[in-house]
Amino acid sequence: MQRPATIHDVAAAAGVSRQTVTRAMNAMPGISVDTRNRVLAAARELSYRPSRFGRGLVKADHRMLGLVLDDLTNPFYPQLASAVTGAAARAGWNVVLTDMTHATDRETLLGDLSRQVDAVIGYLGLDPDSQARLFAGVPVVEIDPTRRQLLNGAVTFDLRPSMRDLVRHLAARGVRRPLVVDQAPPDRESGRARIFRSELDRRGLPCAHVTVATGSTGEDLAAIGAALDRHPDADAVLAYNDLLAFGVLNALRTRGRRVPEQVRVIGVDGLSIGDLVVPRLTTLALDMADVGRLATELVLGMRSGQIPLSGPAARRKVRHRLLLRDSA
Amino acid sequence: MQRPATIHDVAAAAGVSRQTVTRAMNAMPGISVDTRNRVLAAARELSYRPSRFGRGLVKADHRMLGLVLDDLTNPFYPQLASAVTGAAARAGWNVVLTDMTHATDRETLLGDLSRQVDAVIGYLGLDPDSQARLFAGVPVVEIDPTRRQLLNGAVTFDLRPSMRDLVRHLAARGVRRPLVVDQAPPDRESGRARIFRSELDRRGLPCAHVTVATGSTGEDLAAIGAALDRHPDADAVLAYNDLLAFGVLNALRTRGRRVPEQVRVIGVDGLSIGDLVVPRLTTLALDMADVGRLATELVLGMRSGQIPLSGPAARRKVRHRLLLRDSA
DNA sequence: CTGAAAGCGCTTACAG
DNA sequence: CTGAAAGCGCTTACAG
Repeated sequence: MQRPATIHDVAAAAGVSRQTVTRAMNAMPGISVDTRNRVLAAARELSYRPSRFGRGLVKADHRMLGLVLDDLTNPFYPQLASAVTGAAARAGWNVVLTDMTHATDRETLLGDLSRQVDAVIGYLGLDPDSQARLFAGVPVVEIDPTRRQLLNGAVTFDLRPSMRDLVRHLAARGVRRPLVVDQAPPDRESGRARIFRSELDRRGLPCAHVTVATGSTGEDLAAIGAALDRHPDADAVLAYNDLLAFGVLNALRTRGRRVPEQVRVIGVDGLSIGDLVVPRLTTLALDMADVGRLATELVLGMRSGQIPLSGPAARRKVRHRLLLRDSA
Repeated sequence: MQRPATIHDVAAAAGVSRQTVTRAMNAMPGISVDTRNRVLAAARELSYRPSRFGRGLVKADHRMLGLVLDDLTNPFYPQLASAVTGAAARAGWNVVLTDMTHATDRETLLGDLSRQVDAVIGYLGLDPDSQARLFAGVPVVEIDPTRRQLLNGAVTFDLRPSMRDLVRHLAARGVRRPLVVDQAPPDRESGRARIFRSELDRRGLPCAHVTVATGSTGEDLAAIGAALDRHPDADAVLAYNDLLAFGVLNALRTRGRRVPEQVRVIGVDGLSIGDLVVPRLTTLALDMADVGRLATELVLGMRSGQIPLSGPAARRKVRHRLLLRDSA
């Protein structure tokens, strides 16, 4: 591949100076129609595209947003990506997508990203020291960070109000023996599951708890099936997220148990595909368009100096809400 | 937001020259440990990050890949995005994601993208003139382009062999009245549906054909339901893609028709979520990891000059294959 | 081990 | 309407 044409080549070919080329390429005033056409013709002839580096060095408004996600095969993340790219595009920003799923070296990958972008949104999953070092001076908005102490901006999720609504709903339907199907390291409990349990307890509904490792679909299904067999009298299953809830629906179907008549099933996320399965999945839904929009506004505000890079002013909260469909 | 620190500021703060800062920042040899530490300390103090523009102007290896997708809420596209970002990351490339779903002005958006990246993969959907103009000199690999004449590189899909396998399978199961649920403009037929029909015809299995507009999930479901009601004797439904097939499963369930005993249902794509629904979806599956890897290798090879920017050497073909699960 | 000089490809004043 | 000069922030030879 030969050396790309530069502004110098175009100027020479058109017989003009370099800044006349600039004027023609950027549709600036103060250039005759003839000259402009001649320059544009030369540019086309040479397949000239202005270098983003030359331009970036001299123009101030850089608009490259890094988006760090965990696993694009869980539809939750694409829905977030869709919302963020949409909001970013409306502001004239481009989005660099980084999927950390198969990253062997999180630090190196994110360090590399931090050099390519002007602001960052997403799930970083770094220890505080690394994060401070890699992203010093870069506006960062974390999505639903697990860490208590926030270094940066954040959009946090509030599951509890919707969970309260759900417990009320389940109690009214006569649920007595809820089972939580959690996603967490072995013998641990996720923050989500803790909220499930505390709200169920408040209503006098103690729950059983099982943990499913995130492995392949097949392994997850087997683990869910085994859990259901150990708790045959469960009359409601609260899943860590919609994807696991689909697995629960699947396992219940295989066992001939009717949903919602015999067992009620509830997920978390509000994936749009939950509307396509039968029975349609009842879920604690997040408005992902909202999350993406808030995160983008926040990080762009931080970038432009209207919002501080950390502290309460750099935080937004989004509530889940109970989306009653058919499964509960 | 104050002016970011430059290499000059760090040099002044550390009391060294600019290229000593370069040596320290880039872990180059020929610098004493003391000096390096002093420089790094000054850099940290000033939150210094080297400008990607300054560096890009002087270094040759730019690694920014544009990925143009249609609709991230169809899981097909995230699976492709996951494969491409994975392959790109292994080669040290970053990926700029552009979702064209809500783009009002395709040309402007893609023109902007073309200035930000060094190579492009995806669904461009431009007329040949615009494409040639906007992407002159940029390596481009289109995914499954509808156009006959290819301007650039391409990864094309070959549905026919798998369709042949499917027809054989359906015929052996006694299917007599297949129905194609297509996705296309009103009164049109998609390329996919044409292949369905021609392969069914070859086996003496004429099919009915209905078109479903891509609207909301609700509208799609209603249209599918209406189509099924107009063709109550259909004993197999071939859907344009997996997402529509999920809708078909849903509509059949609502109507109390058993799958696969009374009606067989087949999708196209091979989405992993097809393994989670009941019955698990039989589908003409694409190995998306393969597609993403081939497209990335192709476009990076074009970029490095080892593969021409167009012509037969810039094309790869990926076959669907029949993935028999439970629905057919 | 360290630094002075040159140059990457652009755009921004400024001068004519 | 057009061009000569300066400079953006970095790295690459090259010289000491």
